[in-house]
Amino acid sequence: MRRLCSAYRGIEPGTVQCLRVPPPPADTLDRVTPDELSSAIRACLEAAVAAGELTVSVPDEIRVERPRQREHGDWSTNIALQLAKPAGRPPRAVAELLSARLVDLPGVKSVDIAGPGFLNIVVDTASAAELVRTIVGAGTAYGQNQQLAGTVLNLEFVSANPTGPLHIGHTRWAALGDALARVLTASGAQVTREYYVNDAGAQMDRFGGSILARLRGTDIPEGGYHGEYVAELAAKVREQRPDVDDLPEAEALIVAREVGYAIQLAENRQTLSNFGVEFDVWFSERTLHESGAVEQAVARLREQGHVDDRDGAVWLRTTDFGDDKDRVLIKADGEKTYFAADAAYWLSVRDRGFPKKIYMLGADHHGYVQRLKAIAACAGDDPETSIEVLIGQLVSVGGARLSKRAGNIIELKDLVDWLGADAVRYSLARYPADSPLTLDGEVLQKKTNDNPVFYVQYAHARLCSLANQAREHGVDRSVFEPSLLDHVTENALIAALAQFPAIVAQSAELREPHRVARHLEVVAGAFHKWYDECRVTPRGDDPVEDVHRTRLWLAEASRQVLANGLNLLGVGAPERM
RNA sequence: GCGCUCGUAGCUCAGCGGAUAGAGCAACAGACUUCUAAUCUGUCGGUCGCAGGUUCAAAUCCUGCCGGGCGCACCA
Repeated sequence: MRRLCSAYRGIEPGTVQCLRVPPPPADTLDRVTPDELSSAIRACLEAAVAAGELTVSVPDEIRVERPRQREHGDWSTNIALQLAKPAGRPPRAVAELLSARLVDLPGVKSVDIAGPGFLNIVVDTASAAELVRTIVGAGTAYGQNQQLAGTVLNLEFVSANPTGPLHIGHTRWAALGDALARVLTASGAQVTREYYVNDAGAQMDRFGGSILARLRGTDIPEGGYHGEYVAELAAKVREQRPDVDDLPEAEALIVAREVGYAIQLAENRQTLSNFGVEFDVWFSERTLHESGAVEQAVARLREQGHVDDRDGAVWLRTTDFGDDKDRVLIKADGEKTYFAADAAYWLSVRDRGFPKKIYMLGADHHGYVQRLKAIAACAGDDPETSIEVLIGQLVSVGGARLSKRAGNIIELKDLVDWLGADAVRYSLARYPADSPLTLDGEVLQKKTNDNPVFYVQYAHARLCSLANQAREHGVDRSVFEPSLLDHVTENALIAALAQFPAIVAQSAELREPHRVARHLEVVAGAFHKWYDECRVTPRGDDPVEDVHRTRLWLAEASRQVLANGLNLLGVGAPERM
């Protein structure tokens, strides 16, 4: 398919590690986190079922949440409400069964049944705080999980045409897609970031024609590109090929197209790289045509019985698999369509060993979803499992839509120059892809604190500074006494840190990296409040005590979580600001 | 016309089956001799587009309507 003005995004080098410490068995809890409570509740449920006290199938997921109201305990679950009906018991009765077992767990201080049947759990301070040591020990690995272990997938994003610069529309996918790749990787998936380059077909000729027109001072051809960048490309083409002016029209056109293409692609690649986005594979559409892969694909699909010859054209019967209408593979004039290349591309993805491909497309391409799935179905693959299409709303700026052919586009390059890659990446990665997003060009240029990236980065920088201060004043981590972390702000901060791995796993599963950003804001907020209330370095000449040493552990754990989270978003974690 | 998608505070947006709907910005009032005030505390601000339905429980799921965006080529 051809991507005109939508954008995708890319992935980034920075790698995220994947490794995870398995939670201890429920009966040997030495620290208590929501993940572990979830497992423990499952064990309690299974025990209740085994004891014949309850007859239900234990659900796959038992959600343990941090309640909004502090009075509702450290963690709560609505599992009793959910199981009431299938178990044929009143919710409070189910809750009581669970409650009786949960209170006996080490680290659990109390369990209350509230309202219609919520279980509100209060955790022993030291058991909750024990997590801090775990985080510091895990370092950059904290947050990694094996939720998607064994998953191999090909993630395609950005894939902007090489006929012009990357603009703000592509930027959203670049930021989100790369973050998604990192989050997936952190959850154990094996991800290949791929960029499909539409470098074949009439659009490329129009591109070449537009450059040539600039070179010769003639009118831009119908359907050509008018942006000022075309003139700049023309100048660069002339620089590389001074002979272009003397060549006959047909040859000059090819030179303009090919040299312009090379320049533009290299530039876009550099722009993405500067944005922190690196692709593993740059897949050229041309290679599909040149290698005969397109013909082979048509033949292969024909063998599988899904190709018809009608009206002089060759059709793929995509309507067999939910598409609105059949699609032409080879036109009556013998020309292969983009759709044919798309089909060949899918087969290439399969042949290269990917059982699954995720496409990130702009809303202007949602019409492609059915036919992409139909291709897979025609090829004998199960579209439900092998193809996943994430549709994102287009970003608009000041109400104006962006078109590559109109002049006034905001380029990714310029955005980064104004705000820095971190601010741009973060401000795009903190919204779900399907959220309609309106960026105000005025605000964007202002570099105000509107942007929460500063809030999160500042928390990290503040923690680094705090650690330096602590060291200078003789506070070290020679002692860790978790029961001393008993301030309300410490309870809240530790809870936020404890949720991080589950947030990462959830972001990966739902393909919603923005959840990481939102949670980092929670962590940063909890930290700033803690900072305001609890000191790591003693005031004045006050002696250094174990509480200070222990708090330094919490500071390091907090810093680690912020750094790990920012890394998942491809955003820097500055040591000072 | 058909299809997809979105509609939450003045603005930009979270939340997407649970307990009094949240944040930032904006507005107003406070907190810096002490680890970075890019911070913190408080106040103000909402018929979660409208109407039905499912449920013990709906902003969240279903249906219809209204409104915005996008898509419906032997184009790329």
